[in-house]
Amino acid sequence: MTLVREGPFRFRIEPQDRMRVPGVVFATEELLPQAVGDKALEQVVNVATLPGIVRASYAMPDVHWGYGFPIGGVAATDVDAGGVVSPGGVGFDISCGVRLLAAGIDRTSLAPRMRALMDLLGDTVPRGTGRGGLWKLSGRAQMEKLLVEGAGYAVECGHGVARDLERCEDRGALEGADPSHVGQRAVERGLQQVGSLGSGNHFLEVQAVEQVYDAETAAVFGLHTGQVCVMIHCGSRGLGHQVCTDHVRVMDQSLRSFGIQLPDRQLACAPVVSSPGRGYLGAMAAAANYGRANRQLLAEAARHAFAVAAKAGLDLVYDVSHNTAKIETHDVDGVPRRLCVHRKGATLALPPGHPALPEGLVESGHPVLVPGTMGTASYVMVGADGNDAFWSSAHGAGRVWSRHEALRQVRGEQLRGDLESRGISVRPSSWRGLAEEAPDAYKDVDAVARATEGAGLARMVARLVPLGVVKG
DNA sequence: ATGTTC
Repeated sequence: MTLVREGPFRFRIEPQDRMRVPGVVFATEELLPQAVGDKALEQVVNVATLPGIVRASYAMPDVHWGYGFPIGGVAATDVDAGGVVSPGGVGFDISCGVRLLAAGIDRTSLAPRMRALMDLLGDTVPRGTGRGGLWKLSGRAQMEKLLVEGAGYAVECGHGVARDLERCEDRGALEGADPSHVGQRAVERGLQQVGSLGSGNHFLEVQAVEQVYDAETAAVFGLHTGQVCVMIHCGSRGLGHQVCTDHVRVMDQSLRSFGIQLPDRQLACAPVVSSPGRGYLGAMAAAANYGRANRQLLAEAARHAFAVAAKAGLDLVYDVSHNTAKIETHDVDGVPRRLCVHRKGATLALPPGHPALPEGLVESGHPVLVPGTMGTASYVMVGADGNDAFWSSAHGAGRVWSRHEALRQVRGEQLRGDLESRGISVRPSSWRGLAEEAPDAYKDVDAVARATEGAGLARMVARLVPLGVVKG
């Protein structure tokens, strides 16, 4: 494979063999070797062979190896020209995403109450594998309402305020959700988990705005230097995982009937307009809405803890999903086309003035939330003009060590001590889980943010630093 | 990511 530099933050993989489009990798010299080292670029090449793919197979600066598609990968297929949809292009954690809330308190005022706040959050935020959530649903009928209405159903049931929905991507519900394609096992796994973090890289952090790069946009987002924030990173738990598992199986079995040949079976897919394609997209949207309701419930738990322990409110800045496939219209070679845009570990990043932006954010552009790791910064960015990756951006730091390697290198108890000595409170779910998510297991999020801005994918608005971590 | 192997 040959990488050709196209610009200071952009590399190109020329089409070869069965690639239908080039690969485009957004990276710096410092990030690129890590991407090459972990097989992610082979996956960029594999994705470029998918039926109906247009423009390029893209890799964001935080790209790393994933199931079939790389995490940090973006691929769009032409719906009306045989384009496919692939569950591997969304990932197992459908609608995994980030929600940021701005507190009505600054870090200096919170400091004396921080211990009590973290204790309360640690006691009230459900987390870890399995276990229960904050909101027990009564059965399939209630679940179906949640799967169609997403965060809106949570608000309707008293878990939040109407304004929250104005600050959610898609107003909290992805269109086209079809619960009839969500199997009973997925529903059963989901009934007890609404309002829970899960495990892995999921977290709820108390953060502070350390630096503002763009005061005007920060003000539109409701952020200022010194302000306390809450960042929530989680997804669709067992329900989304089961939806992915079920539909990968269906598509794997239908590949032959569509005459699709793949370089990797994990790219299992079907035409968007086919029965398995439509079934998956309906189920995927439903699972996406579960993920959005999940974050809505966790935000309510954070609001309760802040009201009690910090005497402060929390306003939603934004809620974004970074694991989705969405039907969008984009110009391809000057012609508007309906595309199925897979964003797997990639965030929607609409530029200022885009007609799909929610009211109040039309002039600023779409908020891009880039969480780091528990010991490092997170970034608030905003969509920029000139983004040819279907208005997509990075979604986080990106792993460099496998979980196994992290466990070899790091002890959870030691890590907690290190973080506490740096003034970062930690409320872990398990020592093992903590060690697997050690900051050293990830790329440098500052470098990822610089590359994201340098590549023209999004602009920096603010840098947030962690004060306390509730770890999944 | 995941009732971390139906």
